[in-house]
Amino acid sequence: MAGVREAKKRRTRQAILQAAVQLFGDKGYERTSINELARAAGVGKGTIYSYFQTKSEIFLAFCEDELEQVYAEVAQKTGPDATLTEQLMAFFMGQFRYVTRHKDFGRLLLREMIFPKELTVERSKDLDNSYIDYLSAMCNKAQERGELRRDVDLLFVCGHFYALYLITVSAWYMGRLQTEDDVDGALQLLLQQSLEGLLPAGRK
Amino acid sequence: MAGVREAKKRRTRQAILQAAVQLFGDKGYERTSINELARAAGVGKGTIYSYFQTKSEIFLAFCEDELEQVYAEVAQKTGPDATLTEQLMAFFMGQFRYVTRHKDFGRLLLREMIFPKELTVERSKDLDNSYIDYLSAMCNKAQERGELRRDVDLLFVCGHFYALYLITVSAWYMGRLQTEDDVDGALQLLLQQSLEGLLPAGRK
DNA sequence: AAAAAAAGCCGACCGTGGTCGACTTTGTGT
DNA sequence: ACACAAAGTCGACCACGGTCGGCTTTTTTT
Repeated sequence: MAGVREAKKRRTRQAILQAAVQLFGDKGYERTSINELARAAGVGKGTIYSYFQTKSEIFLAFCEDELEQVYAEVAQKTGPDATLTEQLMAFFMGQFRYVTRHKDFGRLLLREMIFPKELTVERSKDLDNSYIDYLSAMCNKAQERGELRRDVDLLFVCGHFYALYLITVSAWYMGRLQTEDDVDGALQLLLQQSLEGLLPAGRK
Repeated sequence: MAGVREAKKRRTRQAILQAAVQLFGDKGYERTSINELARAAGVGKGTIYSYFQTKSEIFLAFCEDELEQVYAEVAQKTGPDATLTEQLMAFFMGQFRYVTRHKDFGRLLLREMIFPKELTVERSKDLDNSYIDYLSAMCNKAQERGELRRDVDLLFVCGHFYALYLITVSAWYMGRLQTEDDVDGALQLLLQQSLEGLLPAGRK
């Protein structure tokens, strides 16, 4: 009769996540208290903390699903014959549109993903890895098509592009870039810089 | 007799910041409660909130000083005939060393500066501006020395470099880069990429 | 089948950041 | 010099995230 426990645990965990999706999506992360969440999930407050270490960890678990969705949406939108820049722009702007729709939400996710605390670093890494995988595949194909140098480490190239995306989003959060078009333009320009290089023509 | 008020206000404000420097520096930001801070500053809790909107705003005000110090330290270390890359590395690694010394501290600062909340966005912008000014000056001189293309917007170049620094720090927070040397190497590589460009040789 | 151990669950409890309205001090009009 | 308004101060109070020790349920041992 070993397994009753396991099954129950899975169900409880699901119930919590389910309630989280409902409440976070509905009234936002900050405005959802653990007590509410517990009540909605039909468990005690303490129970929640035996499944997740902190509130933000629940948040990250919740985000994993959301991000998958964004990936799917983007993959569907870009044709297979798009240039690397086009693909990157589609990928990043897809993310960005999501962030703009849920500003507080996006900020929290970015904060956790880019500058994680020790407690949540593992979760952040998971999310980050799926991110990198996606970008790597993209860049790898671009290399094969001859759109990208072959003598550079893929990881660093992905990091490079990702960095440019981040600084752009940051500029938006700071109010330096206001509209989606601003962001689009800035990112495009930065990507172009990264491809062409910043050295004067003669010194390459 | 108009001015007694003003003077008192300035003194109170100073007292709060003074206490903040003391306590934050001593036992850290998270471990310092507003109550303690109030007591140390010799004012009531409510008073603090009439000078600052939130705890993290106090933090940012406190950081402005700290950052100035880092700037000064860096400026002093790089000779005037250093290459752009050398200067950038000195600047960024100076920052980074500060961050490593105060890990939680640095994370908070970065979070607030890169993805600010509406409430603190103004303060973040101030910090960011001083940052950009510094980098701009550096890049401007590099342009004049012919180390940098002239047909690019300085702001975007600074943003580009800054982005690469951020992603590197992020990688450190994620545990992907462990030692200071790792960080140094990664950043150097990324900067080099940005200068040379990522396009294959033939396609520039 | 009974007893002991292990695992899981719970909500009263703690200290926190932040709010609020009552109170005090400073400035101003007469 | 006085009264009144405005600005500034305060700490009791609130809801929150997170902890903890006692309680219940499942599993293992005898």
